[in-house]
Amino acid sequence: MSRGEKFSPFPPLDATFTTARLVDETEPVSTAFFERAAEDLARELLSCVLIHGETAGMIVETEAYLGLNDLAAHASRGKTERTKVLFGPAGRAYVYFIYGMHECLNVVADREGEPGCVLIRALQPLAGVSEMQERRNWRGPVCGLTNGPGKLTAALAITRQHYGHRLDRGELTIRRWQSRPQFKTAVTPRIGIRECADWPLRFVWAGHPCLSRR
DNA sequence: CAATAGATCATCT
DNA sequence: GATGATCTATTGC
Repeated sequence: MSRGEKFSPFPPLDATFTTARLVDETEPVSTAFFERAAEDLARELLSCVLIHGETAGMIVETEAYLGLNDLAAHASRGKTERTKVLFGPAGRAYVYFIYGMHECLNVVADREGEPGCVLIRALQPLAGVSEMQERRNWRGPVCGLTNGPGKLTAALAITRQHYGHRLDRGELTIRRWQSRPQFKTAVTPRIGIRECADWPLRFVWAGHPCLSRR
């Protein structure tokens, strides 16, 4: 294992799965799983597995965006063509394009009409590592494939064509381990925003090597 | 190591 | 017309 990548609580950083085996060791989440406040969903999504095709990763960093009173949230400006999915049912994908270059994946939270969501900021790669390496043209450490919101969407080939797709089943899916791994959650302010910059709404698997930069 | 510049375009003013 | 929930390469100490 290379420098800066010793971490083993679960799963080992060099563990590789097929997505078929991942599906075997995990279970689907219900729509009800997503129907809660964004802060709560952001915590619960840590350690869950995101699967797309033959590629997959474990969620280790998230941020909650609360909706109308949270000026950092896209939904705070109201319902538009871009943000309309946030006002719909929970458990859908909100994918948006930013900086002329990157796609970011959010999970819609809350009940219908309440536009909370959770930004997925980092994954630990679990399946399809070589495919991710090709997509990202990345030769460095495995964690570098998915340790950022724009990086993980590129690695898993998630784009705006997934806008509005349900995540409890289907081609792009979130599942959870049959027994949840033990870890500590750390809370910090969110990254890269101007408004509400000190609100403690970023949640990370404490000490995990695949977190985004700071 | 830290700071910064450049890429690049959908979205909203 | 300006901005942005980012990333990479490059510069400078």
